[in-house]
Amino acid sequence: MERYNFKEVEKKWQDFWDKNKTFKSSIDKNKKKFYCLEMFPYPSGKIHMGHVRNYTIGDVLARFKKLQNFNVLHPMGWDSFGMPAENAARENNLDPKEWTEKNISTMKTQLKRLGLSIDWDREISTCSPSYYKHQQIFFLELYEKGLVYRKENYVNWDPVDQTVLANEQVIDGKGWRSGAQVERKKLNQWFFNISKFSEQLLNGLKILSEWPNKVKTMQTNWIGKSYGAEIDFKIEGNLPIKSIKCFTTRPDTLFGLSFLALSVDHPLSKHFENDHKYQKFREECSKTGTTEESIAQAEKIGFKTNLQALNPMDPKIKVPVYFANFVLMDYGFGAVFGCPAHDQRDFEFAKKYNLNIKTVVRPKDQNNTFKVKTEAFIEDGIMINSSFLDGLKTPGEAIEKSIEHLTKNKLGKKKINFRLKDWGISRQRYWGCPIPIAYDKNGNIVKIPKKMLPIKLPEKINLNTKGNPLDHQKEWRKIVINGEICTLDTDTLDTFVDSSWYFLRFCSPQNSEYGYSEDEIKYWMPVDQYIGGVEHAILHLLYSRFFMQALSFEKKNFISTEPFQGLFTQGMVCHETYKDENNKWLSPEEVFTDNGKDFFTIKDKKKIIVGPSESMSKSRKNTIDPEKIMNQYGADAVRFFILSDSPPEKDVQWSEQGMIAAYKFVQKFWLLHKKITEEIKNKKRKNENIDLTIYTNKLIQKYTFSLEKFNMNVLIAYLHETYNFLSKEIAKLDIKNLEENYSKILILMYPILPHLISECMKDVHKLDVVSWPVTQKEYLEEKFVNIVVQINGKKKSLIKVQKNLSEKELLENVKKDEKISSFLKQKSVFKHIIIKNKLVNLIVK
RNA sequence: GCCCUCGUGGUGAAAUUGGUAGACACAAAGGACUUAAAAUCCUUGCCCUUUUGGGAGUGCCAGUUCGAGUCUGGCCGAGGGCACCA
Repeated sequence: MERYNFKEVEKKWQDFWDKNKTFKSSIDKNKKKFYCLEMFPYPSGKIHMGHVRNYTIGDVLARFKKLQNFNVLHPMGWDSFGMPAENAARENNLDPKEWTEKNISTMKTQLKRLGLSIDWDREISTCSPSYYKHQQIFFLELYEKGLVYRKENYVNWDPVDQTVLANEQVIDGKGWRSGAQVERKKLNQWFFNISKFSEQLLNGLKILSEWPNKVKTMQTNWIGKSYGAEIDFKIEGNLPIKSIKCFTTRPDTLFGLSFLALSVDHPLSKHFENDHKYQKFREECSKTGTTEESIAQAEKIGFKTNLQALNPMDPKIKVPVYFANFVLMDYGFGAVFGCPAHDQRDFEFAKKYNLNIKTVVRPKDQNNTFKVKTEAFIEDGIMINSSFLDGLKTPGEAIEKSIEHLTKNKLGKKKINFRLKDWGISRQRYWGCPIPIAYDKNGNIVKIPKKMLPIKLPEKINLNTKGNPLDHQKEWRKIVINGEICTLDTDTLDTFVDSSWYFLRFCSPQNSEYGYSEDEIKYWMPVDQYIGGVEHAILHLLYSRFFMQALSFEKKNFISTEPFQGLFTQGMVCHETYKDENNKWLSPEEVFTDNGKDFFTIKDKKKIIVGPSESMSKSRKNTIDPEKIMNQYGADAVRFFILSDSPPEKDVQWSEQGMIAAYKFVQKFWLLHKKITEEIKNKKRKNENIDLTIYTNKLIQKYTFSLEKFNMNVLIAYLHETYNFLSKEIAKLDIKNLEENYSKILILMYPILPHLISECMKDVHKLDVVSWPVTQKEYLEEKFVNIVVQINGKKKSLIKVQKNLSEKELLENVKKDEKISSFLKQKSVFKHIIIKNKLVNLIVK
């Protein structure tokens, strides 16, 4: 029989979809829309298995929704600004633009080869001026709204490469490229005022019922809302300072105050800059603070000033003021009050500097003589030694009462503090969106007029310079604005800005006037289902949510300010790792095995070490090239396999065996299909096969249910099961109702195996409109049902009886059952539980 | 340290949400076909029993329930996130 030629068939249908623009989408108000979006890729060169998984999941959903008669928007684009292009260009003396465009073209071909139902007319690329023009307009709009500002901030500075490094580019305190010790440097940077929306970003999470809780929790923690008080501490000493503001979540413990601690970046530190000892202390502080581990293990150290702070609860009590290494300037007011008895960190500090430790909270089961000795008591308790707070429960009552007191006496007030910091968006890099700002000869900020946008990146420039290559583009930097010669800003925007609004651009990618069109946005937004890796749980997703807030600030542009109604985070694709005797990584292509246990190098048959399965990465060499696999087994088989082994939200283990099994399924299904179509051609068919109709209806029900729940691995199991069922049933010839049921089954399979099924459907389908099948209730259940018979809750037997029997009839049937009757000898049933058409539980003694 | 998630056969996993645990697949062992191999198909899978059967069993210990993989509490283990956050 004819073998299924996937190469020919897949090419044929891909060309067909292309030519007919099958997946082109436009507004149709008579239909419900469905915006299905997968995180767009960075064009690094070739697609990897992670892309295959991500885009297959999305494609199955998009095709399913289309069959359900939704108007589906399923676009694709390129997150094409970023450092890899610049680095690759620098190393190989190429142009980043050419490098990027070549990669895009390769990867686009590969994605088409996977058979994705993408509307390619909406393709966008963030490095194209027609995209970043609008980003520059947004930047200026946000600037006008006061949501963008410039300030001096500390950055990681690589003194060799003369550039700012992101936190993740600093490894063990050294620059990842140069290996130089990274310095802290103050630089003028642009910021988005994301913290202005802390409350909205936090509240927005509450309505996102279709987001994983994990992601919502991570964002909640990241935003970090805490309730407390700001307190003014009066200061005495030889400096012209009257008070210091502190933020605290525990104003109830004020009576336990024993010191004040300030950040070394606190404005007050300017009074100590000439103090030799202070300089030394500050140096000491800056030594720690690069790696996480050193921070955690760093000893709490302080520098005692000659200032004294008065306890607002009792001004007669005066405590010393320190600078301390554990206080951060960018949280709260860069100043904390220390209550050693009820904060472990304060406790350690007090022990080291011999400060007073006054207990003000006791455990509920202790009396008022309780004293903190070896560690701070931080649990809930009862207030003691605290004047008017004594006897109150804390936290709770005591915090409320203390804030009330502070407010009444104008010593402080209630304060809500957020951990979320403003988003620094300046990058000293070439391959990014230029910031549409210039400076006049006095250094004043000048906005670039909208007419002059986009400010395009200069092309084919020398990248082998120290620092930002744009700094060296003297001619490019010159710009005349309103007759005045100005100089362009040379920073480019963080590439996270590019991806913070691309989902809006997809709605109207050709609008040259503005980043999006309102009528299109109103129809398509929000994204109904967003699919991508969990690694973007915070940054990208939070920034996108911020962008929606910022764009609609004072303007109310959007029906919902939440961009992504549904979010799905898929797991990674993993593979075993291999190392040779020299501890060098080996790729799967360099090794072989005869028994699945012992692995050897192909080259010289040397035994190798098999490591744990880890996510595919070039550095571990455990990658499998999708293109190679597609050439070998076809796109449908790859799609089938990548969904088959694990639920999509979990990591999946790549297995050659599993891939082969998927390939075999495609092949054997084609053979079965040929048998079935032969049978369909037979006009004499006269036997109604009720089992087939029942099976099909049950399948439609559970298959749709699992698909909507994203349990795509289960769909694959159902397809195997269906194959097994059909190949048995087809042996019973002359099936009258074959065509009707088989065509429904084919539609179910189509989202996963679009090429194969398109080819099959042309042999079978006579319907004009192909749409997702619905169940016929009358066939959902058989006339007979299997009843589980339990004795004392344990399954003892299974009986087949007519559906909807009365309890009495059912019990009669149960007693007739041999197994059960033998159990019931010498025993008496004193109770029975009956679940209709399902179960009988006999309680016996 | 704090927060979150997850523990089911040799492996990846199902279980329609409290009602037949292990669907489906991979791997293994045995068998059929074949001169042989490949391919394909069938059987097996913990313990006791020759079989018919019976028993235990979803990380561990309790609890709720007629009935728990599923709910509650505690413990153990694995993974992930955050981390001097006042």
